[in-house]
Amino acid sequence: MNSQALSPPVKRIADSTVRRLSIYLRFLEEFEGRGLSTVSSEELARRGGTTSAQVRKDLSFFGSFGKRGLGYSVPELSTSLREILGLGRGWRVVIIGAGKIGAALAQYRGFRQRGFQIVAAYDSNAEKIGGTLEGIEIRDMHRFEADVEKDHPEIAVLAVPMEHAQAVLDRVARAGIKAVLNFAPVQLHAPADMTVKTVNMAMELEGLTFALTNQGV
Amino acid sequence: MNSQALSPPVKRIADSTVRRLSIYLRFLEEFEGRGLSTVSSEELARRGGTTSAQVRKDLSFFGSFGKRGLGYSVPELSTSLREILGLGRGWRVVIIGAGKIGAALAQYRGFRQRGFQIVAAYDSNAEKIGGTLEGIEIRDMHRFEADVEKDHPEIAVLAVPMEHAQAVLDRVARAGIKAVLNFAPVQLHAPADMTVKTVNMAMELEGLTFALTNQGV
DNA sequence: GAGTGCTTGTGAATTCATTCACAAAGTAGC
DNA sequence: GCTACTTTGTGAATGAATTCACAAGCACTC
Ligand SMILES: NC(=O)c1ccc[n+]([C@@H]2O[C@H](COP(=O)([O-])OP(=O)(O)OC[C@H]3O[C@@H](n4cnc5c(N)ncnc54)[C@H](O)[C@@H]3O)[C@@H](O)[C@H]2O)c1
Ligand SMILES: NC(=O)c1ccc[n+]([C@@H]2O[C@H](COP(=O)([O-])OP(=O)(O)OC[C@H]3O[C@@H](n4cnc5c(N)ncnc54)[C@H](O)[C@@H]3O)[C@@H](O)[C@H]2O)c1
Repeated sequence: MNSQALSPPVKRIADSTVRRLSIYLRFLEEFEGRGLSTVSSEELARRGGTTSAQVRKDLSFFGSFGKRGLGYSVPELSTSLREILGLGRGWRVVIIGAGKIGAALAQYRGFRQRGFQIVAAYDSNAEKIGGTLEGIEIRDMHRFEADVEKDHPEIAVLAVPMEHAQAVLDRVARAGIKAVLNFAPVQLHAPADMTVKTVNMAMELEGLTFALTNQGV
Repeated sequence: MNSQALSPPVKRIADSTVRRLSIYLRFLEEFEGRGLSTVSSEELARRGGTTSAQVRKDLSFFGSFGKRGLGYSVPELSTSLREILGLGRGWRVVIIGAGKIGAALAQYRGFRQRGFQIVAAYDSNAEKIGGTLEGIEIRDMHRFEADVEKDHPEIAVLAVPMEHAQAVLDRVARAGIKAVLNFAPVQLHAPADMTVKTVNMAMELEGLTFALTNQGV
């Protein structure tokens, strides 16, 4: 098989696989920084807390990237993973809800580093509109639909109070944005052609307290 | 079977099950607020984006909570789920890293509401030490081990730069804390008796860009 | 108190994900 | 060019999670 041409993913790829690809990419970038030229599936697995067979299987869904007896070329695999994950290009992001979480995200360097450009923030509170969030303009939520037509953001970050999250999601969907990162601790219902990922800290915390009460000493 | 006595979980409970229990609890609390007295597995499933069989299976790991022909008593099931998830009591939490994310978390009402009490924040930056984060004292990281001996926090939230995350985790582990919520975008290696949950926003975003590039139009 | 309708609880069947295990393909040394 | 050694890529085997499907239980009516 050819390591250049990315096979189009033939069957649906599991979420767990995609998350692991992200993890591998992070290590590869670290290795790249240290000037290492090759890495084995064994080494990637050790760092990522999985098995070498898992690493090879994950990659095999997209093609053949390694050299038997040698491992994977660090720069080549990095490039391939970035391409697979859609990081080979820039993405325009809007933040909706210029509160505490919105502010933390606006200044987060990790986003810009990976090609996510925050084009605007939106809020419905008159006191916030017109101000800036770490240099990003806070716009009136009334302008949202009109702005989307102009700016064509691909991703919306939802950082509004949970009571408003579903209503805002509906607006985002109608405006034609197909990807949402949601911070409100609610299950959102979205059209089938939209992808919504929810970061639910309360849920993670409850995972911890469950472990503490059930597996704990 | 008896709906009062919680069966101790006989076999290891899947993470996915615990996350869904959190979701169900959230709806139950909403129903409780609206004064509804019973709910069916079908209704819970519809709201939570799963199937009724899944809801019943999830609950069955812990006992028998429903009445055939009728459904589940909202207040009883809420109480049981809170107990299962370890929310029947308070938890002491420390935040390590009084930066942007630490500040957003410190003021987050969702924590207190669920019985998580933030007892202190820690930082290594002399300019921050002695100040407060939303009313919570920012202490010198040097005091950390001594304070843990006194305060016995059960949960640590890690909000330090990624370069320091593993070193701080090691300190947390040595101090005897067994549960960590990590916000640094790195895979952490922890002792087996410790539970670490990582909230990795970059990874979620990459899940979105993967979907946009591969499932997209 | 028998009949009807609804909903749970749970084995069995199925689907999905991970791990095993090994042939194939490469490197390196001589 | 042959041998020894390493590591990939992938079918087959195993294991885990979800869905199916239905007997059993309860409420309500007549
Ligand atoms: N702060 C945290 O650490 C934290 C943690 C986890 C989850 N969350 C969730 O993130 C969300 C935001 O939290 P926060 O702490 O930043 O709250 P916040 O109150 O600081 O910010 C919310 C912002 O949204 C704006 N807003 C309200 N309704 C709006 C609408 N319809 N359209 C546009 N903007 C609107 C408000 O004016 C406000 O500026 C909440 O759902 C919260 O549960 C926060
Ligand atoms: N800001 C975001 O929206 C965001 C999003 C996702 C992930 N993160 C991650 O969260 C972490 C914190 O991000 P932030 O934006 O709050 O950064 P920040 O720079 O605002 O805060 C980090 C804080 O940690 C302190 N610190 C550094 N080393 C320490 C140590 N050894 N012990 C104790 N304290 C120490 C610093 O003094 C600083 O106050 C980072 O790992 C970041 O990648 C942040």
